[in-house]
Amino acid sequence: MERTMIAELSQCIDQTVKISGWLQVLRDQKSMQFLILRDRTGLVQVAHWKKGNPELAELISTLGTESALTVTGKVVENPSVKLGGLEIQLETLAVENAAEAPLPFELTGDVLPNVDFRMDWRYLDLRRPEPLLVFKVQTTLEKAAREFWLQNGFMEIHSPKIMGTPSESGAELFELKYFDGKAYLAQSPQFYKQMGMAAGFDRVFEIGPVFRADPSFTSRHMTEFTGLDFEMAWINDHHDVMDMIERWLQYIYQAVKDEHGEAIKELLGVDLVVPSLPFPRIPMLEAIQIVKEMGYDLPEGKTKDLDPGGERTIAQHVKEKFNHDFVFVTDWPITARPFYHMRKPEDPSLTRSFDLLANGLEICTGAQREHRRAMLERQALEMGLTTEPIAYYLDFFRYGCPPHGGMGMGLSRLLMVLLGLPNIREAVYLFRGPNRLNP
RNA sequence: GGGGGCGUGGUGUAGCGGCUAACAUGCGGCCCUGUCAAGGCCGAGAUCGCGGGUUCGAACCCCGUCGCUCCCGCCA
Repeated sequence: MERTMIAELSQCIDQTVKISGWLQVLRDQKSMQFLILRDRTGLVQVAHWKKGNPELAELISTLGTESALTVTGKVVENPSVKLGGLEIQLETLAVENAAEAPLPFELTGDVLPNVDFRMDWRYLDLRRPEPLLVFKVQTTLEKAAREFWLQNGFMEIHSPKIMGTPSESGAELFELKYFDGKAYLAQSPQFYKQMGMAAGFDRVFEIGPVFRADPSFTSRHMTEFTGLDFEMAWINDHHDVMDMIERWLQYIYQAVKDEHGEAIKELLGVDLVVPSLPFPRIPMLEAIQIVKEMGYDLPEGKTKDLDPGGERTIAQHVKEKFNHDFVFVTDWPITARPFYHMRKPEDPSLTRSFDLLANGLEICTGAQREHRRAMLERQALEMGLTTEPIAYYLDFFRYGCPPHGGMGMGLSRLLMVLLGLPNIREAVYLFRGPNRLNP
């Protein structure tokens, strides 16, 4: 017999079906047993008259919750059953894998253990409907992201994660042994995306792992995460990149809302709002003024960009003034940006760059890149870099590289914002941080 | 790297100088004509993170240490 998913049972009234899932609750009474079974699609009640099969009844009595079971039985309508008005009258039951009792924690309890404990037992934690929904949403999100990119002329690339030379600053790089020498884990596909521009691919994207050796202990940092990156050629300036991002995000939000809007509201209490276009864009200097006028004191030394408190303040301003959850903070000073961001021709102390804040959280950084080799080299030297380690990168710009720009976004940060999750650990399958390497 | 908060049965909490350390939930047993957040009764389960100190007396105060967590720095 084929397995039936629980969500489809209402179409199987009076049929005998096979259901596989986990025993969420067992109500073991004098004459009857009720088993609440859960699969990826929902819950169903299975009823068993003990008299009909005393041997089976005895077996059921020994079952621990969360045991993996396969049952067969007839689906019957029963209005008095609060769970969907139907139940399965048990015929056979196979214990595929009994669960030890007690469980490390109660999956359906009113209160949850702290995040760290749940990370130790992540596979049990993931059985709960909320985490399950997070990853259903992630799947839809990635599908929509790809769809949009493919519809808009982007090609998917997969760049190497093992690198021979530290790119960019090198400060947050994981070093590893590589045969007799050493190598580094990529902390961004940045240079390789840009190589795609030099290669004439026009538009590329990558969804892949990114490694940061940052000893950061916050609710929004990880040492390994999935980056959503794209790069596009023949642009006029960074506004072309922002135009693309906001259309792309709108498309993603719409897809997630269509597919999961109701479940998100029900389980997470979030009413997903598809963002309107265009997103507000505020130059950094203006943002600093606004934040000051709102009475927020930037910390000493923060005269050229915003700290997280400032970011939350500007987000609040945007929410009040434009009723928008997103804001691009643009035209960052060169001191706060890497050497490859293009400078503004009319003010070389500023860059053609932006960060995207979503509900005050930084989820994305982008810019037009400097594609003129001489200029790029000069900027690298100015920022105190030596050109030798980036020689390969600089070479990309020797034989006809078009003007281009792009962005990088953290997948889990986007999920956090989308679903209103308080901690990035809830938005990632398995968390990696300075003190977390297992499971 | 800097700072704050928290470590008490499996889990979540209460207790904050003088108790046999309390409650909820889970777990085990018994009872219950169909339960459905099931219910009722009984029971097991904690040397209060670890080490030192103060005190007649420490889960409680002090110091150290470890773990977790959040904020800042940095970033996605």
